[in-house]
Amino acid sequence: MRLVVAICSVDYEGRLQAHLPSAHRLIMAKADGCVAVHADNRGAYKPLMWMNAPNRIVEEENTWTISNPKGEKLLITIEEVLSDFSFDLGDDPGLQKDGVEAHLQVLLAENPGSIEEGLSLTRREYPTDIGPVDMLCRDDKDKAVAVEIKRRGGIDGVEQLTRYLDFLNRDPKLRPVRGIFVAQEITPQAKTLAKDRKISCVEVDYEELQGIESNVLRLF
Amino acid sequence: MRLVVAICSVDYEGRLQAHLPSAHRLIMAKADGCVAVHADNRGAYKPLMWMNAPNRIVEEENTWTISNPKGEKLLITIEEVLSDFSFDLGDDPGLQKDGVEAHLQVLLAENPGSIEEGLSLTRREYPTDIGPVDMLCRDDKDKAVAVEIKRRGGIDGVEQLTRYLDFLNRDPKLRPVRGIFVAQEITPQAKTLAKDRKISCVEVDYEELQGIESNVLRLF
DNA sequence: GTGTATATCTCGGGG
DNA sequence: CCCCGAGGTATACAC
Repeated sequence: MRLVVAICSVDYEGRLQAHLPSAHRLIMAKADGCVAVHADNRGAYKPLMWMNAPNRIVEEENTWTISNPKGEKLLITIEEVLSDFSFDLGDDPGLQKDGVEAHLQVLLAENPGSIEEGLSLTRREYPTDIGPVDMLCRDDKDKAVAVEIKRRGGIDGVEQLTRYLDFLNRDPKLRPVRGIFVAQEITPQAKTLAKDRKISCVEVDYEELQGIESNVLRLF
Repeated sequence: MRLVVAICSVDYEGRLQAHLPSAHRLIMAKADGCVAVHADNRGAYKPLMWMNAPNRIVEEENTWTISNPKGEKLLITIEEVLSDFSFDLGDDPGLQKDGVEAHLQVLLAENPGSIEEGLSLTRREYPTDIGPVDMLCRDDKDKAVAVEIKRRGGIDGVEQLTRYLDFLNRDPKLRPVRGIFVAQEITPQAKTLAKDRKISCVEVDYEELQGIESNVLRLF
């Protein structure tokens, strides 16, 4: 990795056009070919401009020209270099995550009753022509129920479930299928849309589910 | 901004839980309080872990504890510091963009006729129960027309417009409302879906629109 | 490669 | 402050 602190102006031309007037900035060039220009005053990690790998980097006297196969181009014009520093970080082992949608799915699949009293799982990732629905279940009256799970439930999730229901309801062996939209939080607009489509909404607590899970395990 | 190259392990607990085993990494602490941990081998600008401002940063002998008001926490455990370097970038003037959806909207709002002969604007960002539609217009027969604008038109844009039309068509003062899907490019699938929903598709040329605009300005 | 769904999405605007 | 939509979204995964 190479870190250059410099007074520079930057121009990007590609999916849009953007320009950065001259100022003090940090240029980060990673070993993988990714280049990013950072300022100090955004409250976030995102750089002002960047070019992700793969890139071709041409460094001249006081300009860097970074281009990629898609025809995007980043031009850094350097007025003054204040610091230029390189080092080798080696390979990173990468990170382990817990608490993403996949985990929520596992917990709910093992405790379908926490979504609705009497619900039982038929199959996870039940396939339809347009993709798999997260869970297909039967309710206490043995009617089919499609469940879509999100960490945060928004309008797009309701659309997704609607599409699945469309297709599932064409299957005579399943029909009629109703939908339940499950998430840790659901936005008001998503609730409005779901109600309009006769889809129920259920908000679940991830930590509570983990608790149920560990209680179940403790019994064995 | 402060840049620390160190052998460290990192733990994040917040919206999810994540862990990074010990390795060489770059820690970037911005003046605004944003902290990011970067590796060298991702092909993108995104850090392995981060905490965006506002943060409280507590630095001890060999641990950094970063926490925010939402209860998220980042713990950096440092085994060895290889470099520690601070500097002041000052305030960044920020960047100028051109070619995003907002500009396309402005240009089209000022030239609704370029979407369809005889179209006139009623209101931009016309509100519905599930969000605002980009433009509400009247056509040459004084019928209501909802226009959704995208830079690149995909299936989701058609879905969005469909939702708006659903709700707009419940308003007796507007009904019947038809839809026009406008974008610089529209994917074949989106065109197919739009056709199925009786929504027209219009592809517009951004540069040409800018030309029309500057011609209009030149008349005054 | 294209299309689809996720993301600690990030970021900006409007109520 | 939250809610919502756009993004140079990026990224992983299925077909």
